[in-house]
Amino acid sequence: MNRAYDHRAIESKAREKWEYLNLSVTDLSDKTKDPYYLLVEFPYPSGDMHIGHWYAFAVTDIYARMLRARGKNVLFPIGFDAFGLPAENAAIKHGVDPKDWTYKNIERMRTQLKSMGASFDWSKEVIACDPSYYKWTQWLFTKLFEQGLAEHKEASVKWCPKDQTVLANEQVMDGCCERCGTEVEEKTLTQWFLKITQYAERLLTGLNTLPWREDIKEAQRAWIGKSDGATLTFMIGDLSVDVFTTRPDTVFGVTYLVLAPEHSALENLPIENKAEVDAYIAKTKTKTERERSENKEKTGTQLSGVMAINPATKEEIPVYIADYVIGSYGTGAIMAVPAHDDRDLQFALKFNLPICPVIARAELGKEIEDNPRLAESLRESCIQSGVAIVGDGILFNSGEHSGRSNKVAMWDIVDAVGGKRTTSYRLRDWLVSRQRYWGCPIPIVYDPKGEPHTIPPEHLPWKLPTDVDFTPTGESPLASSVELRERVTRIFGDGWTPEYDTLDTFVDSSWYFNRYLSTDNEHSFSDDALMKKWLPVNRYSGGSEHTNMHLLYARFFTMALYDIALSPVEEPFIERFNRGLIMGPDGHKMSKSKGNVLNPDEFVEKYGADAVRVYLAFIGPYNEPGNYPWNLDGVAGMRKFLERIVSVIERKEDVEVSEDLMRKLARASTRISSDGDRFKFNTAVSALMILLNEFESAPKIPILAVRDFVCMLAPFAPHLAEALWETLGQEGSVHVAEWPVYDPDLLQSAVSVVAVQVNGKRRGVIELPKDSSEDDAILEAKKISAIENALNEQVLERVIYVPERILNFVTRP
RNA sequence: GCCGGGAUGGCGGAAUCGGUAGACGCAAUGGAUUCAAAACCCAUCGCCGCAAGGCAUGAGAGUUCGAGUCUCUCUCCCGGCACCA
Repeated sequence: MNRAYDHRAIESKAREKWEYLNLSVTDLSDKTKDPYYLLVEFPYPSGDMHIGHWYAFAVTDIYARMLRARGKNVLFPIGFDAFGLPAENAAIKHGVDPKDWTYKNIERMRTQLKSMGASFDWSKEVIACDPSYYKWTQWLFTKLFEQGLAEHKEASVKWCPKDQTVLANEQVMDGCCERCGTEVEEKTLTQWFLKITQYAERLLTGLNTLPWREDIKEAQRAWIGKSDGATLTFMIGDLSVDVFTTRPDTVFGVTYLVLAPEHSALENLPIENKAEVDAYIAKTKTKTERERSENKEKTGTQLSGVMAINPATKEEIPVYIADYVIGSYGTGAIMAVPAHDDRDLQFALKFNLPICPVIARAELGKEIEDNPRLAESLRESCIQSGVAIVGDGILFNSGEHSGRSNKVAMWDIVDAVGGKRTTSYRLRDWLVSRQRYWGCPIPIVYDPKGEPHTIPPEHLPWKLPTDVDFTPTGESPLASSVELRERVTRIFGDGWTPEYDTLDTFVDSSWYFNRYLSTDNEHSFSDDALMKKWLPVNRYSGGSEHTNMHLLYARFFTMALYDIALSPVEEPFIERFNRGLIMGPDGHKMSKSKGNVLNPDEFVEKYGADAVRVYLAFIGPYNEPGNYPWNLDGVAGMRKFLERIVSVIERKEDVEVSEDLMRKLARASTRISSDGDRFKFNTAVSALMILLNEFESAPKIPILAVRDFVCMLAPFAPHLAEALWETLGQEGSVHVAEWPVYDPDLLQSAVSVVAVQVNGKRRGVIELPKDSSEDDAILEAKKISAIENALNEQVLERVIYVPERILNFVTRP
């Protein structure tokens, strides 16, 4: 390695200089420049930075630096999402205080983040577990409570037996805990929920206004899961049971009713039916096991003697309970149409229930009128194939609606049976209470009657007690705190009790980007005027794993705050970029068990932070969430690139910049800017490399040209660029120098290179003065023998000439 | 199963509007240098072919003077949802 490039000395010196010049502190009130809020997801302080952290922060930093050079007032803040399970687990395992563990890690991560040369504004640092921050998490929770958006209710919830806490729906992946991978259990518990479902429609329509990648928007749409349909009422004696259906047009084909085993109507049934329900529940395995089982064989039990009336046909139909009906979706009950729904058909075949088709394909024409035979043949085909008849057609066996298109008749049928239009969402309310210690205490106390009350603002922050036994028991650790109980009695009186659960850490991170604007504010969670100026966030860079968690929660929070005039915007983030994943050298995801985990520190030590930054920028497009294998030789290659730059700069001479070189600089400058705007740092680096190749082959290297080159290099390799800036005898820091811009005319080249084709196949290339006519081009092209020969043999039919691009001779033999 | 995104050399990738496919880098090969090696430097580097030339962007068709790019059919890979009525 080139000893002239001592990256250790260069990097520490540059960092000292930036610190001294106070370069990355943003004046939020500055009126002279355009504000640009560049946000990157704040990290959990796990203690060791891996390559993923580098990829997240170092590459986003390139853009922050580039925008500053281009004259923007860039807010590029950092903080720590510092509540969470690892701290508590460390406490249980090693007996350390979770707070000490967390703050020690934060200290370490600060050093590491600085070692990347990341230009974060540390003066605006936010730490989620600090009382000065969680005071406002609590205050916002009380605001949501006042709006009726926070609710203490009993519900069937997911429980992680390993972490000994409940989880939000979003935190269950394939039936397992998102954190630890343990299979989750289902429990009925009274928990705190934030009513995100009230915002389902707005979360959905809001997506249409956002310029996000389609895959991110689609994932959120699927998670919200909107279905338009109708609620129809079925009578069971005097008892009415509502069902939700997207196919009310098939109601004449309903042959039985199914309720979820936990359906509330079951409580009003005779004792012998309740026994049937209990027996069924006991027989079936726990719900999660059922959900995960490969074998999706349907189970169910008929409620003996219980009959419902089909509101369309007025016929009696049997009533079943079955767990293929989900209690928490729709109304928890369905009307079963085995002829037109695969799941109902499976169930009907198993329990030998009638199958009654009511829609036939329109092509069948007159045959549809002959319905006894048609019904029989369609029923037969369902039984044979096990596949229901889906899709649209003509109704039959549907009373006065027979003969009509099912789509057209659908809402008339709803009216006829006294139903109403309904929309259902797959999204469930966000379960935010956790039976864990290291989280934000829920700012709630219960009066002697057990009614919840918010803790008044003068008692916020509602401090996390320290006299707590962390050992997980399934009970909230805060329940062991004497201090907390005494505090509640002291402030609220005898018989009042604390809430012992803490908040999901996703609540902490749902609003942190507001806090960066006013970190020291003791009177407000943010600052009105600055929020108006800086929000929404211009660009948010993060990981795709947060698409249906953090990104959804933060949108919900912002909308809820907007509705009570606490946020000036409804959508928090304009642009969103999900970065890709850095894989191990073997192309697999890095994991300790595979032994393919790379420690970035080794590479930084050996090749320097700049080489690692440039490598990560160059590895692939940052705007596409692909998987990029870490190439061990790749970093060395980038080191070589930087060394070549050092050598070239040594050759600088005080000569004039030729027009040709000026054009090349101009082209590189526009290219790098526009690639940066699209987060395509790979091609931006390539533009720098092309420029370097140009310098290397030039007989003389003008000092002004390399000066501009160093400016363009600065966002990518900030430390080296700073050192070279000094070598060039420039004043101040390269990072306050303006981005080089050139006369736009330079982007037009004087000569154009035109490809010559015969029938679309390339036969040669000609160089023409710019603005040459078609005749000039043809004349020039005919000098190429291959063209001449081809044209002599064939009849010229037409000529296509696209100036500066292509000249195509179209011939006929 | 449904929805979304993809597929380009040995590898990562480039081609911004339908106009010279393979930029830039890695790896590889040959040379130069060296006592020797590493590093550095020069050259080659999609496939077939001595060459002329032909064939090439997952497969097949289509539109077009011209298709990696547009349309249709299919295959495979990645991601999301999944007993959501």
